[in-house]
Amino acid sequence: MYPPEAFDEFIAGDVVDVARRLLGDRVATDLNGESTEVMLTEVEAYAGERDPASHAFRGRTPRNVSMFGPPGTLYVYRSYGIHWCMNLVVAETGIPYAVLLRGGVPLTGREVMEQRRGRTDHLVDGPGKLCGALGVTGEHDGTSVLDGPVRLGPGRLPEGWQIAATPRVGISVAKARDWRFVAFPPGERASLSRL
DNA sequence: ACGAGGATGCTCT
DNA sequence: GAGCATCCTCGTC
Repeated sequence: MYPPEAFDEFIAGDVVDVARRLLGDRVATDLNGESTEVMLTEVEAYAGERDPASHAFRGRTPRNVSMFGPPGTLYVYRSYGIHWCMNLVVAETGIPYAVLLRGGVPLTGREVMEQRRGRTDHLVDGPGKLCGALGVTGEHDGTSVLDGPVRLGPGRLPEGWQIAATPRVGISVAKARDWRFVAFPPGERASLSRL
């Protein structure tokens, strides 16, 4: 887990750069005595009030208040009435810059993830799936990854892994910005469905 | 591998 | 009341 001062240093700079640097970092949960951890491999940057695709583009609303909290705060929202999606706030208090955590690879607690997801494949390759596997729900909205049940730790991508930048997924505005970042292992071509 | 369609509930206009 | 920062299943090829 990041110590607060190390996290402040980590998030210095533009939200887009911070998003890219999050690849390889670890997200871990401890819920009901069950531990899970993933390495992040897919993220998207959302630049708050200067980004038409951000939930905070039109300012503070009841839903997005946690995006205006201190860096390290989680913004968890319901997607399509069914799934949960989580964002990490990466700017100073009052600046709703956030990174949508979209996917990763399981590191520990795979069996727990399989049980939560009700299947043994495609456990964490999507924002709703990631929250499902890690057990993240609306209860965690507003909690901090620096001291909460959902934590963030530093990490590195394995040797040889590459990063692709692409447009963000599922949005209807600001489609031209390559603010989605995907990490993939050597030899594996980033397939069209991932791009 | 890929595409279509349905489920589902909350948020904001 | 429209529109989602999605996922799954089932149909094709």
